[in-house]
Order: sequence, then structure tokens, then C-alpha cells
Amino acid sequence: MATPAPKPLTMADVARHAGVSLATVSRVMNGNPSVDPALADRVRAAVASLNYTASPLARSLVSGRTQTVSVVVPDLGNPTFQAILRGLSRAASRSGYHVLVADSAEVVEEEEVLAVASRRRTDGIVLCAPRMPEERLATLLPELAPVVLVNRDPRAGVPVVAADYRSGLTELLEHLAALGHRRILYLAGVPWSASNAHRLEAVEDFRRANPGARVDEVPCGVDFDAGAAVLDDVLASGATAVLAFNDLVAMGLLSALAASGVRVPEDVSVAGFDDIPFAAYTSPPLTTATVPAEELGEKAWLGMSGLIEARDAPESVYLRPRARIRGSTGPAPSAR
Amino acid sequence: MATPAPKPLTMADVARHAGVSLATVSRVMNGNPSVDPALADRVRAAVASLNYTASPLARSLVSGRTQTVSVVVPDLGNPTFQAILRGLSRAASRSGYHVLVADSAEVVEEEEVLAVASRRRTDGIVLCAPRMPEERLATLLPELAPVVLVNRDPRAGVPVVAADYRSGLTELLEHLAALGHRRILYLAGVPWSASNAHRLEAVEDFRRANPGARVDEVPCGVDFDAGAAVLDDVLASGATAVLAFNDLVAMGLLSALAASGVRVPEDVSVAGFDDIPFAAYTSPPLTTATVPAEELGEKAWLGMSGLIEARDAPESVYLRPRARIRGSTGPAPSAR
DNA sequence: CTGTTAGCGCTTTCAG
DNA sequence: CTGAAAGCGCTAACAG
Repeated sequence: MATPAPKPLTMADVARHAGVSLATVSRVMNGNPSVDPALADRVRAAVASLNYTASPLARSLVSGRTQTVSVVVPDLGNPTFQAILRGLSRAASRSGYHVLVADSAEVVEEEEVLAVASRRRTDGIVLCAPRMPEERLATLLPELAPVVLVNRDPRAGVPVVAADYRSGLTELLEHLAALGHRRILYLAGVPWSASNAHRLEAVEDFRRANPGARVDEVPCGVDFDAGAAVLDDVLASGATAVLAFNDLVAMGLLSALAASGVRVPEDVSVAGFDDIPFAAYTSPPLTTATVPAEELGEKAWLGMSGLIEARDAPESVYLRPRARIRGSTGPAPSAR
Repeated sequence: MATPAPKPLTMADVARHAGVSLATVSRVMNGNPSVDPALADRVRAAVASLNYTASPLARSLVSGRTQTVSVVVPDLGNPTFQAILRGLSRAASRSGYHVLVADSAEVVEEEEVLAVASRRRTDGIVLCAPRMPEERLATLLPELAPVVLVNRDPRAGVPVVAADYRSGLTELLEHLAALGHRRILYLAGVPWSASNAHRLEAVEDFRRANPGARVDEVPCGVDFDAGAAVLDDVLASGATAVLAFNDLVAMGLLSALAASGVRVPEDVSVAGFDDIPFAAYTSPPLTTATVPAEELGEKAWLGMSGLIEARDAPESVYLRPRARIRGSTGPAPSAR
């Protein structure tokens, strides 16, 4: 019963149907006011009766605009990027734009290839590539313009949308200090990522301001497994509180801790970062810093749309995470 | 310092540079063997030295293929759709395809508009529209072909990729029965969704097979809040076990239960559905049924790619969820 | 084997 | 105000 492919209509069909020229149809479809109302109506009628829609492809080819933007993320399985994509996608959609998404599967080389390939089919690209080395990024950028960077260090000419990880971690550190913790462990993420570097700055600030406290760093990954794998280091460190690189790591650690009978927060306090949707539902609920990832996505679209429309200057945006205190952090154990 | 937009090269530039005709460049770029190796090399050299890439837009216009597929989901914030998108995106990427994603924000009308608009820019569409009424879907389908449906009832001519919710729920129900539960509550999701209907069938099967047991249905939503909101109904029902529509609902209920001092599973057992990545990390860990959503995404791509290449017949795929028993379900309380 | 010539479906001068 | 005509950048006959 399947109709044998109702070959899509072209503008010529409409023109014929309405008894006007191609150009007139085009004008009407683009809302060009310089068309006789009577003719315009005839055209609209034809369009309606034929159920015609212009080929986006053809109009893109001539106009040079695709009404689409690319987004490249390292992992669609990461709640933070999911939220960014969601915010971006909904915002872009409101402006009639489409979103082409690419998941680089955490492979940096792939990231570059995808970005370039993806960008060629769209009007601009939002790049989430936290671990791409600065140099590569620098050479890549001209090829990608217009581009908005997410969670990278600021640079001339390219708007950046990022969370201020430094102040977020500072709040968390101070929260821990106020609870009496003097031995703190920071589970570092990807060493060469901007957000890790900023967290490290916060750690430095804190050390300077609290000479009596000690903060150690342990290299760690960025996901569940990484958090679970670092259990022994945590136990051996003698720290009374640990700051995980992100919520995923914290949750991995939390479950490893629970499995080995260590109580949280009685024996050790644990804090995450990002405030992903599930952070409130762990046991105990996770203390963390809220990163409004969805808003980052919206801001990224704002930046992108600014660049595309060449409206305003590409202004960078920094969102400030706030400490979100829940049950996984508590007073430092006195007896030690 | 920004280079003033290095207007992208065209094939004509390459042709000139290599001293050949447009057609020859095109042939070389498309790996057409009927080109003199010497010429071909000259062309390749020109392409390399100019760093030329063909315009995807132009080649799409003429070839009628965009190397892109659309995906429409009701909510990019839902872990199940996230996983589907991830699986699909990675699979498509391996075949050199791009993915255009649209989030309908749970608005059914929007779903149709997005699907149509989105589809026009791609070679096919994967539609996740669980709550779209059958009739609307039926009229929409011809306009969208080729299309792969996710989690919908089978139909002629359109491949469907779905989880077998019925057998999944049956396993869960039997697990509960084996634990001695005789009063069970099912928190129903969207009434007119196929997956809800199938769960209801499982409930029916179970009632027939277990006349001594009682299963009641309570209408409910599909997210955290819906699960939390249904707390009073759960308490009032006198049920010793509740089957949530999905993990999100189960988690919402879990936290509401915890907040009101009801112990899980001692006082009441709770099971979810989907086995989202966080289900293992709730407290207690959530008993659920595993839906391999990422695999659904991969299969969806397989189906899509089959349709596009007109290779194999569009065979539907049904993945079978398995009960994943964790700590949130336990023996029915004896005293009641 | 290679170049010339039509278009793909639409926008946009440029005349009338 | 409207139509004819020239492309956008590329592919695919169709001749040589």
C-alpha cells in the first residue's frame, strides 16, 4: 500500500500551479513585500494546496546559511554534556535552528576530524573539547569559525562559555574547613584540562589561606570507575574529606566506600562537583557545587547566534557554581 | 589578527591549480577509477596543497544524499533517550554519517513539526515519540520515510526497534511474587504509550496466573517528581511492593519514602524499569529491568542504514529486558 | 580517458 | 511590481 515515493515538489510546480514566475514564488515564500497582494495570495494558495515546502538544501547552497549549528562533545554519556546539549538544543530550536551533534568518544584526534567535518555542514560550531591541547585548538579555531568554546580558557576573538570552577571549588574547600577538616584529598581529573587547572588554583589559594590544613592531590579519572578505583588511595591517605573531580567520581567513590564499610560522612566526607540530576539521590545525598550546565548550553547558543547574526560582540560568559551542601559532608572525626 | 574569512575553495580552484577540468577533479575525489594515474596524482596534489574539501551542501543537492540522519526525542534530559542517542550517534559516525538531533520537550505537536522539518535536511529519521497517537503517527509516517520507530508497536513497512516491556515487567512481577508479595502497585506512565500498554498486558498475565495476588494501577508520570508525588497513594494503598513505570519514577518515590521514614525494602519493596546508569547507586540500590538503550540506538542505526542503502528488508528488533535484582526489593513484610 | 554541458532547487540581480 | 537569466558548488551524462 506504500505510495511509491511522492517525489517532492519543486518551486517550479508551485509557479506553474499559480501561474506566476519562479521568482515570484520565491519572493512570496521569503516574505518579500514587493509582491502584489493578489498574486501573493494565489501563490500562498498554491503552496498550501500542494503542501509545498522549499528544499532547505537548495536554499542553503545559494544563501550560504544552513540554519544549523554543530556541537561536539567528548561523551554523550556524561550528564554535564547531556545538559549542555539539551540547553543548547532547546534554545537553538526556539530560534528556528537545528543541531548537528557529534560524540568524539573521548578521542582527541577524532574530536578534530569530527569538528571540521561537522562544521562544514553548518553555520557554526560549539566545541566542548576540554582535553584538546591548546596548540591544536589554536590551529583548529580559524578553520571552525564561527565557534563558541565551552569550558576552556578565554582567548582573543572567540567567545567562551564556562563555569568558574575555581570559585566553586573554593566554596567547597571552605565548607570543609569550617567543618574542621584539616586533611583533605583532591581527586584530580584530566591534568591538562582547563577546569582541572582552575580547581588546582583554588587548592593553592586555600593552602595559602589555611597553613594549618593540608590538601593532597591524587590523580584520578572522570567517571564512576575512576572514583571506585581510587578507594585504597583514599583510605591510605588518612584524609578526613575528599573532593572528587566531579559527581561521577564522587559517586563511584561513595559506592566503593559503602562496600568496604566506611561510613560517610562519619568516617570521611565526600564532595562532588557539577550537581548532576542524580547527585541529590545518592546515599547520603551528595554535597557538590552546582554547575548550571543547561544554562551553559543556552549561553553557548546565545553566543553562537550572536556570531552568526554578527550582532553583538562575542562576549564570554562565566557562570559561578555554588556549593550545594547535602549529607555526604559532615564534621571532621575528632578521634584520629 | 583574525584572517578575514578565507572564502572556501571551490572545485574550480583545484581544477585550475591542477590544470584539468572540473569533471576530472570530481572523478578523482569520488575515487572513480577511470582517471589516468598521473592526472589523478596531480589532482590529489592540488587538493592537498590547497587543503580543499568539497562542499557537502553542493554535493548533497545534486546527489540527493546528505549523509545525515535525524533523531527526534521527547526529552534529552531522560537517561533512556540519552543512551539511545549515544548508541545511535556512535554507530552512525562509524559509517560516516552525521546526526541531527531534535528535542520536542515532550510536546506532541512540536514533535510532528520538528520531525518534518528535521527530516527534510537528512536522509532519514529515527523517531522516538512514545506518546504520539497512532493516527497522527500513521499520517505522518509517509512524509518521513525512510523512518525507524523506537519503542512503538510494530506496523507494516516500518522497522521498529523496541524493548519488550511486557516480558521485562513479567520477570519483575514474578520476582515480587516469589518474595511473597500479594499486594502490588503499578505506577502507570503515559496511558496511551505502547510501552505502558505492554506493561499492562504483563500485569494482566500476572493476575491470571496468580489469582491470589492483587495488582492495582495508579496513574503517574514518568519522572522524579511524579514518583515523589505519588507517595501518599502508595502509602494508602497498603501494597507491600510497587513497580514504578521507570527508574526515574522509582527514584523519586524512593526519596519521598526515605523522607517519610518508610524503610525500603523492609516496609515496602520498590522496583524501577530501564536500569539507567544511576540505578545501581541509589540507596538501596534499585531493583529494575535492564533496557539496553544504547543498543537500541545502535539497532536503530542499523535499521536506518539498511533503509537508506536499501540493502536488507527492514526487520524490526525487540530487545528483551532482564530483571536486575538489587537491594530495593525484599521479602514481603509478614505482619500486615 | 577527459572535457563540455546540463542541471540539482532555490535566490537574486537586472531589465522591463 | 514581475519575469528572465545567471549562478551557488558539485555530479553525471554525453561527446570526443
